Amino acid sequence: MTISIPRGTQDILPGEVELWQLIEQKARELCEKYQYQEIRTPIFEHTELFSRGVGDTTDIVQKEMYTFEDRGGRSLTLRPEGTASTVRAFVEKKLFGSANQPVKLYYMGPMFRYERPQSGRFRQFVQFGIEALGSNDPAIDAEVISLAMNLYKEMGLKKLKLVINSLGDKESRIAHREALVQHFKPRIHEFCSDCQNRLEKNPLRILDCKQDREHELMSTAPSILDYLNDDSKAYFEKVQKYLTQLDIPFEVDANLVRGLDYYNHTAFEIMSDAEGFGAITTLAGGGRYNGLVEEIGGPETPGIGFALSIERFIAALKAEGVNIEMNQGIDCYLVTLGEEAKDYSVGLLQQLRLAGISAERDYLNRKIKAQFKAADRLKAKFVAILGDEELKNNKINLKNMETGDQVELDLDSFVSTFLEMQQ
RNA sequence: GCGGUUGUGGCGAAGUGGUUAACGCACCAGAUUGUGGCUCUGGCAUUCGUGGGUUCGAUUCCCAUCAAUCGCCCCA
Repeated sequence: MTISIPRGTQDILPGEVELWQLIEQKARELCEKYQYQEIRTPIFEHTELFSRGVGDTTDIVQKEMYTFEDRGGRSLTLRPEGTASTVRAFVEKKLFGSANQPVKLYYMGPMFRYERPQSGRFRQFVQFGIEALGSNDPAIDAEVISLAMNLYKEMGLKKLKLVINSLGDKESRIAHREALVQHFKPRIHEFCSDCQNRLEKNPLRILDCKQDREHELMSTAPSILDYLNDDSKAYFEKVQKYLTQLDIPFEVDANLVRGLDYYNHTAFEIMSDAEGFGAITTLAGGGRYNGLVEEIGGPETPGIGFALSIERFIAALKAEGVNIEMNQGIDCYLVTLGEEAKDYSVGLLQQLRLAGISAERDYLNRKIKAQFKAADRLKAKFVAILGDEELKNNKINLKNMETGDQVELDLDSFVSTFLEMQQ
């Protein structure tokens, strides 16, 4: 038996990887414009970071972590998301004391969750995310959201839906939580077993339940928006005002609950409206996490960020049928005939490449016809033909593959002539 | 963790309880003696995910197992 790839992971092969590179490049360029700087943290961390940071009532921590013990008996976990690590580094490396505030960071790399793979869900997947630490200005909430939206738009996505909500501050959340428990408790036995568990642990999640969606208590449940205190309400209104100012359409969904415990105030998701997208339509998610930095052991520092998966990004591009032209083809394919010409081509190829020309030749001892076919497959713009005959006369033939025109050139000045022709 | 579907050459895909396992694409060779994209001819699976069972005989029937894929939960 041959060894196969582990479940939920994927090989990204040539032909596909170019799209990844393009998205990565766009993301980096956009971060440069928005002044977010890259941070690279380890792929694994102490397990405690995630159970404390992400929250141990979350599904991620309860059943999706890739946890293992190292030889020293330490419990380590492959990172399931990027915020906890970023905040850990922020605290440990004392970035809260950095001259530039707020601290604006981005990261890009693999994340791991032990789940059953299906469309849009992998065990190893790549997230791009940003974090802004140290500002409590609703304008930065809008900035974070706009960066995500602009990245999608720049790549050509149109069918996007931004959903936002406010989870309020601590005071608002406690009041709302209490109201929810009061609301559901008397009839909680009519709900699914998951919801019965949620009542004590995280009643907010009941609102998100797919099974009991139709239950009459759902529509009458107290909305977080009614429990926001004045500060929280004013903050949320400011965020909405800025989004409108930025021409970013959004929808307020009071039932939007994010899966991680650390969120408060602004929470948002960007979904795809494209037809033929899988059951999972969330492309990106994020929100504000005031309090997390303290939880990790740092000074009181507000924060907000988002994360998106490149896999889902690509799925959305495909679902929308966005056409991205890759594979430009090479500049010159060197066809050789005869032993001496073949030997000579080794140096000539080098000269072409060092002059900035993408060039290739045959390494399978193929006949001229097969060499031309190979050139065609590589979408070569030109084919240079060097036979022993040309070599003898110090000439080389150059054929334009699009027009079929062929000219004879001096071999000595071939590279510079080729460069001039490109002008 | 649970449920549906699928598993035949590099890819796509037909097929039958019984000799040599269609076809298409791709690839290779030749027609074309030093020139691609078109055409024609030929080549390319001791083997039907793996293991076991039924049978005189299984790729085809049964069981198990593994994998892929989609969905539930939940998320990126």
